[in-house]
Amino acid sequence: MTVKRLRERQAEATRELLVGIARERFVEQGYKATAMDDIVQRAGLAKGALYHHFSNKDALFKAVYDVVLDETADAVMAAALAEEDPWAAVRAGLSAFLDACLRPAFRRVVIIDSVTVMAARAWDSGTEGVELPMLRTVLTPLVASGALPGVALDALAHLALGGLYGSALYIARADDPQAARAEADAVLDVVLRGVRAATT
Amino acid sequence: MTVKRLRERQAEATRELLVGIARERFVEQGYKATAMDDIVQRAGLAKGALYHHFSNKDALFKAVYDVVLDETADAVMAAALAEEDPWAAVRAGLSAFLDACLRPAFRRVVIIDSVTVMAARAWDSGTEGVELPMLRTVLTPLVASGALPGVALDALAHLALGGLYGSALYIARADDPQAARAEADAVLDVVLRGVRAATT
DNA sequence: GTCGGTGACCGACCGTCGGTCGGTGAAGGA
DNA sequence: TCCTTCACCGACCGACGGTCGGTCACCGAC
Repeated sequence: MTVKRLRERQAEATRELLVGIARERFVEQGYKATAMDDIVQRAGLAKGALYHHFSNKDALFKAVYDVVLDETADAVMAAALAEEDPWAAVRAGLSAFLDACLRPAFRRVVIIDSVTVMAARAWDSGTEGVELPMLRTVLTPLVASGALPGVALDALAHLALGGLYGSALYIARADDPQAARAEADAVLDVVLRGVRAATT
Repeated sequence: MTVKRLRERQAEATRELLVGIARERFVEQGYKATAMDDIVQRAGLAKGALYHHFSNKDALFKAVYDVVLDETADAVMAAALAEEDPWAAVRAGLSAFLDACLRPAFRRVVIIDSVTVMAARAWDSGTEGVELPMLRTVLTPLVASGALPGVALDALAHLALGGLYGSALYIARADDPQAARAEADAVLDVVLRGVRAATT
């Protein structure tokens, strides 16, 4: 398996090249404004090559999305799992997430365009992304501990994810992302501390 | 002004017809899957007529969006302003908002597609919708009362709006919207009560 | 070595769809 | 009555996502 045939290595390289160029374009111009022809031209390839590797534009975007998201998911999960206390874990995870929002690639691809591109699919088929399961993992100990009586895990996860995205958008749109990040942090703290105080 | 020329009335009727048809199509198929030609054909008009009234597809969607949103905004504001206590006002407003999420038109146009269509514009120019000002109005008394020290109004509004959208999405995707609505309500209650208890 | 199969890649072509533009006929003021 | 205005027409355009038959280097089999 480590020894790959020439063809195989070449194909993989081409695929990665395509993803790299696509990522650059998607981050810079957004999904809709990026043309497949443009990507192909910059990669020095023909259209057929692109469609040989990716069934359509959405699939290409998904590949970029996965890469960008993975870069963040690891950090978030690590930050959360490093904490013993469930509340501290939630706080650490959220903090790591907000950190990620400072990166242009994450903001544009994951916060803005992913909804545009993948909402339709999620709407029709029940497919869901990676963030929701991630949040569930972090929130499960909280709900299981009985700290939040009468709260459905999924309903909470959705509200929390939405709140995070709202904060992310606030940071993304701000003239001074760093300052906005601090403000969002403060708000998060108040909400978290409030809920915690009222239920334990 | 009340007496309108024939031409004027006819034009207005045409415009409303287009918005009506467009709304029907957008709600049923979503933004991307709806073709301008289809709208025009169903309206029994020519393409030029559509583009005489709306500069492009986004503008047409915006018109539909405004109508659908207004139907809700009034209810939300009324519910919120009917309450004396700021906390009760917030709770009532949120409740009215979740009610609106049970309506297909609101779910599809405002919750799902509006992000798709209008995010790009909001990203480039700082244009913002109607929801954010609405939330600010409701939240201002809270922040002004000093109940939430160190909290920036805008940061809070963004987080709250995001949380609401998350809950809305949860309701929209659920097999049983009514039950999901109740769950979302419970979560909202816990969060609100928590924050309130911790800060007053 | 050579030969046949495989598959990565090519690039001309297509259908769709958003958007344009010169025209037309009725409304309505002078 | 004439002339301007404008809502509306519909053929046309160009961009873009996606297709498909073809090509040629690679690779395993004999």
